[in-house]
Amino acid sequence: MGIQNTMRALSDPIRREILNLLKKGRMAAGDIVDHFEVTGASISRHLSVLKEADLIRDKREGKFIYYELNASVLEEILLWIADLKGEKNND
Amino acid sequence: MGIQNTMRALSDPIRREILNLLKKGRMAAGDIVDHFEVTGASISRHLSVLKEADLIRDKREGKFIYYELNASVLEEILLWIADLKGEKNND
DNA sequence: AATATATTTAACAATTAGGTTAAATGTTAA
DNA sequence: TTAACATTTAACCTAATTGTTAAATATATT
Repeated sequence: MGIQNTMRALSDPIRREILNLLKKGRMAAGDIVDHFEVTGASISRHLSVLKEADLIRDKREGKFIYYELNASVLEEILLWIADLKGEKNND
Repeated sequence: MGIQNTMRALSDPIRREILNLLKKGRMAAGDIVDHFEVTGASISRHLSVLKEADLIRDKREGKFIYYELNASVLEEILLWIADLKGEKNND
Protein backbone atom coordinates (compact mmCIF):
# COMPACT_ATOMS: atom_id res chain seq x y z
CA MET A 1 0.00 0.00 0.00
CA GLY A 2 2.92 2.32 -0.47
CA ILE A 3 5.89 3.40 1.50
CA GLN A 4 3.97 6.21 3.19
CA ASN A 5 1.58 3.82 4.94
CA THR A 6 4.46 1.61 5.95
CA MET A 7 6.62 4.38 7.34
CA ARG A 8 3.70 5.92 9.17
CA ALA A 9 2.82 2.56 10.71
CA LEU A 10 6.41 2.08 11.84
CA SER A 11 6.66 5.53 13.37
CA ASP A 12 4.86 4.49 16.56
CA PRO A 13 6.78 2.58 19.26
CA ILE A 14 3.80 0.48 20.32
CA ARG A 15 3.25 -0.63 16.76
CA ARG A 16 6.91 -1.54 16.35
CA GLU A 17 6.73 -3.52 19.56
CA ILE A 18 3.64 -5.35 18.30
CA LEU A 19 5.59 -6.38 15.20
CA ASN A 20 8.39 -7.60 17.44
CA LEU A 21 5.97 -9.73 19.41
CA LEU A 22 4.61 -11.23 16.23
CA LYS A 23 8.11 -12.15 15.13
CA LYS A 24 7.84 -15.25 17.28
CA GLY A 25 4.58 -16.33 15.71
CA ARG A 26 0.93 -15.39 15.56
CA MET A 27 -0.94 -14.10 18.58
CA ALA A 28 -4.54 -13.42 19.51
CA ALA A 29 -5.46 -9.76 19.97
CA GLY A 30 -6.02 -10.20 23.67
CA ASP A 31 -2.58 -11.68 24.22
CA ILE A 32 -1.06 -8.73 22.42
CA VAL A 33 -3.03 -6.34 24.62
CA ASP A 34 -1.59 -8.03 27.73
CA HIS A 35 1.89 -6.87 26.74
CA PHE A 36 0.98 -3.21 26.97
CA GLU A 37 -0.43 -0.81 29.48
CA VAL A 38 -2.97 0.82 27.22
CA THR A 39 -6.54 -0.34 26.69
CA GLY A 40 -7.64 -3.01 24.27
CA ALA A 41 -9.39 -0.39 22.21
CA SER A 42 -6.16 1.47 21.76
CA ILE A 43 -4.26 -1.64 20.71
CA SER A 44 -7.08 -2.55 18.39
CA ARG A 45 -6.57 0.70 16.51
CA HIS A 46 -2.83 0.18 16.36
CA LEU A 47 -3.54 -3.23 14.87
CA SER A 48 -5.78 -1.68 12.26
CA VAL A 49 -3.04 0.78 11.27
CA LEU A 50 -0.58 -2.09 10.90
CA LYS A 51 -3.15 -4.02 8.89
CA GLU A 52 -3.79 -1.07 6.60
CA ALA A 53 -0.06 -1.00 5.94
CA ASP A 54 -0.26 -4.73 5.25
CA LEU A 55 2.41 -5.33 7.87
CA ILE A 56 0.15 -7.83 9.60
CA ARG A 57 -2.65 -10.16 8.57
CA ASP A 58 -5.55 -11.30 10.69
CA LYS A 59 -7.60 -14.47 10.83
CA ARG A 60 -10.59 -15.10 13.02
CA GLU A 61 -10.81 -18.47 14.71
CA GLY A 62 -13.89 -18.75 16.84
CA LYS A 63 -13.86 -16.11 19.53
CA PHE A 64 -10.30 -15.11 18.79
CA ILE A 65 -8.69 -13.04 16.09
CA TYR A 66 -5.12 -14.04 15.42
CA TYR A 67 -2.60 -11.65 14.02
CA GLU A 68 0.53 -12.59 12.16
CA LEU A 69 3.47 -10.67 10.77
CA ASN A 70 3.83 -9.96 7.08
CA ALA A 71 7.41 -8.79 6.85
CA SER A 72 7.52 -8.86 3.07
CA VAL A 73 6.22 -5.30 2.92
CA LEU A 74 9.45 -4.13 4.53
CA GLU A 75 11.29 -4.96 1.35
CA GLU A 76 10.21 -1.67 -0.10
CA ILE A 77 11.79 0.19 2.77
CA LEU A 78 15.00 -1.76 2.46
CA LEU A 79 15.15 -0.74 -1.18
CA TRP A 80 14.45 2.87 -0.35
CA ILE A 81 17.21 2.96 2.21
CA ALA A 82 19.63 1.10 -0.03
CA ASP A 83 18.99 3.63 -2.77
CA LEU A 84 19.64 6.47 -0.35
CA LYS A 85 22.86 5.00 0.95
CA GLY A 86 23.89 3.52 -2.33
CA GLU A 87 25.36 5.69 -5.01
CA LYS A 88 26.61 9.06 -3.78
CA ASN A 89 27.52 11.63 -6.45
CA ASN A 90 26.44 9.49 -9.35
CA ASP A 91 24.63 11.95 -11.63
CA MET B 1 19.29 9.62 19.03
CA GLY B 2 17.38 6.36 18.83
CA ILE B 3 15.27 4.56 16.33
CA GLN B 4 12.20 6.51 17.39
CA ASN B 5 13.60 9.81 16.17
CA THR B 6 14.71 8.21 12.95
CA MET B 7 11.40 6.53 12.21
CA ARG B 8 9.47 9.63 13.06
CA ALA B 9 11.69 11.73 10.79
CA LEU B 10 11.17 9.28 7.94
CA SER B 11 7.40 9.18 8.35
CA ASP B 12 6.88 12.43 6.48
CA PRO B 13 6.99 12.45 2.66
CA ILE B 14 8.58 15.89 2.41
CA ARG B 15 11.36 14.84 4.73
CA ARG B 16 11.97 11.67 2.73
CA GLU B 17 12.12 13.74 -0.43
CA ILE B 18 14.64 16.09 1.16
CA LEU B 19 16.86 13.12 1.93
CA ASN B 20 16.53 12.04 -1.67
CA LEU B 21 17.63 15.45 -2.88
CA LEU B 22 20.66 15.35 -0.62
CA LYS B 23 21.62 11.98 -2.03
CA LYS B 24 23.27 13.81 -4.91
CA GLY B 25 25.29 16.04 -2.63
CA ARG B 26 24.93 18.91 -0.23
CA MET B 27 22.50 21.74 -0.85
CA ALA B 28 21.80 25.14 0.63
CA ALA B 29 18.51 25.48 2.51
CA GLY B 30 17.11 27.87 -0.08
CA ASP B 31 17.76 25.44 -2.92
CA ILE B 32 15.97 22.74 -0.98
CA VAL B 33 13.02 25.05 -0.44
CA ASP B 34 12.76 25.64 -4.20
CA HIS B 35 11.92 21.97 -4.71
CA PHE B 36 8.73 22.19 -2.68
CA GLU B 37 5.54 24.19 -2.62
CA VAL B 38 5.52 24.98 1.05
CA THR B 39 7.14 27.97 2.71
CA GLY B 40 10.76 28.23 3.74
CA ALA B 41 9.73 28.25 7.37
CA SER B 42 8.01 24.93 6.91
CA ILE B 43 11.03 23.36 5.22
CA SER B 44 13.26 24.82 7.90
CA ARG B 45 11.33 22.89 10.53
CA HIS B 46 11.50 19.71 8.49
CA LEU B 47 15.23 20.22 8.30
CA SER B 48 15.42 20.58 12.06
CA VAL B 49 13.54 17.32 12.55
CA LEU B 50 15.94 15.56 10.20
CA LYS B 51 18.86 17.13 12.01
CA GLU B 52 17.53 16.04 15.40
CA ALA B 53 17.43 12.52 14.02
CA ASP B 54 21.00 13.03 12.83
CA LEU B 55 19.93 12.12 9.32
CA ILE B 56 21.45 15.33 8.02
CA ARG B 57 24.25 17.65 9.08
CA ASP B 58 24.49 21.37 8.49
CA LYS B 59 27.34 23.75 7.94
CA ARG B 60 27.09 27.47 7.58
CA GLU B 61 29.19 29.09 4.88
CA GLY B 62 28.68 32.79 4.77
CA LYS B 63 25.07 33.61 4.10
CA PHE B 64 24.20 30.04 3.30
CA ILE B 65 23.60 26.97 5.38
CA TYR B 66 24.44 23.79 3.57
CA TYR B 67 22.82 20.51 4.42
CA GLU B 68 24.24 17.10 3.71
CA LEU B 69 22.98 13.58 4.14
CA ASN B 70 24.18 11.36 6.96
CA ALA B 71 22.94 7.98 5.87
CA SER B 72 24.87 6.07 8.50
CA VAL B 73 22.00 6.46 10.96
CA LEU B 74 19.88 4.28 8.72
CA GLU B 75 21.99 1.31 9.68
CA GLU B 76 19.98 0.97 12.85
CA ILE B 77 16.78 0.67 10.88
CA LEU B 78 18.29 -1.88 8.55
CA LEU B 79 19.22 -3.95 11.59
CA TRP B 80 15.78 -3.58 13.09
CA ILE B 81 14.13 -4.74 9.90
CA ALA B 82 16.60 -7.55 9.40
CA ASP B 83 15.87 -8.76 12.90
CA LEU B 84 12.16 -8.66 12.22
CA LYS B 85 12.44 -10.55 8.96
CA GLY B 86 15.26 -12.75 10.10
CA GLU B 87 14.63 -15.68 12.35
CA LYS B 88 11.00 -16.78 12.44
CA ASN B 89 10.06 -19.30 15.15
CA ASN B 90 13.46 -19.39 16.76
CA ASP B 91 12.60 -19.44 20.49
C1' DA C 1 -32.68 -17.49 24.27
C1' DA C 2 -29.59 -15.50 27.66
C1' DT C 3 -25.04 -14.76 29.21
C1' DA C 4 -20.14 -14.50 28.91
C1' DT C 5 -15.99 -13.69 26.27
C1' DA C 6 -13.08 -11.45 22.60
C1' DT C 7 -12.58 -7.76 19.85
C1' DT C 8 -13.82 -3.66 17.26
C1' DT C 9 -16.10 0.78 16.52
C1' DA C 10 -17.87 5.34 17.99
C1' DA C 11 -17.61 9.54 20.38
C1' DC C 12 -14.88 12.45 22.69
C1' DA C 13 -10.61 14.86 24.96
C1' DA C 14 -5.73 15.80 24.94
C1' DT C 15 -1.55 16.03 22.51
C1' DT C 16 1.35 16.35 18.52
C1' DA C 17 2.39 17.71 13.80
C1' DG C 18 2.53 20.56 9.91
C1' DG C 19 1.33 24.75 7.67
C1' DT C 20 1.20 30.05 7.54
C1' DT C 21 2.82 34.87 8.36
C1' DA C 22 5.67 37.95 10.87
C1' DA C 23 9.59 38.85 13.59
C1' DA C 24 14.34 37.69 14.80
C1' DT C 25 19.10 36.31 13.74
C1' DG C 26 23.37 35.95 11.19
C1' DT C 27 26.10 37.37 7.33
C1' DT C 28 27.64 40.18 3.46
C1' DA C 29 28.11 44.30 0.96
C1' DA C 30 27.21 49.29 0.02
C1' DT D 1 25.99 51.56 9.92
C1' DT D 2 22.40 50.59 7.00
C1' DA D 3 20.34 47.67 3.68
C1' DA D 4 19.73 43.29 1.60
C1' DC D 5 19.76 38.40 1.69
C1' DA D 6 19.37 33.55 3.76
C1' DT D 7 17.54 31.14 7.20
C1' DT D 8 15.44 30.17 11.61
C1' DT D 9 12.21 30.98 15.41
C1' DA D 10 7.75 32.48 17.38
C1' DA D 11 2.90 32.72 17.49
C1' DC D 12 -0.95 30.95 15.85
C1' DC D 13 -4.37 27.76 13.41
C1' DT D 14 -6.09 23.41 11.75
C1' DA D 15 -5.80 18.64 11.08
C1' DA D 16 -4.19 14.19 12.49
C1' DT D 17 -2.87 10.95 16.17
C1' DT D 18 -3.42 8.62 20.38
C1' DG D 19 -5.72 7.55 24.38
C1' DT D 20 -10.15 6.80 27.15
C1' DT D 21 -14.87 4.93 28.09
C1' DA D 22 -19.08 3.12 26.40
C1' DA D 23 -21.61 0.79 22.94
C1' DA D 24 -21.68 -2.55 19.19
C1' DT D 25 -20.55 -6.96 16.95
C1' DA D 26 -19.29 -11.80 16.65
C1' DT D 27 -18.80 -16.21 18.66
C1' DA D 28 -19.33 -19.81 22.21
C1' DT D 29 -21.57 -21.78 26.15
C1' DT D 30 -25.33 -22.80 29.23
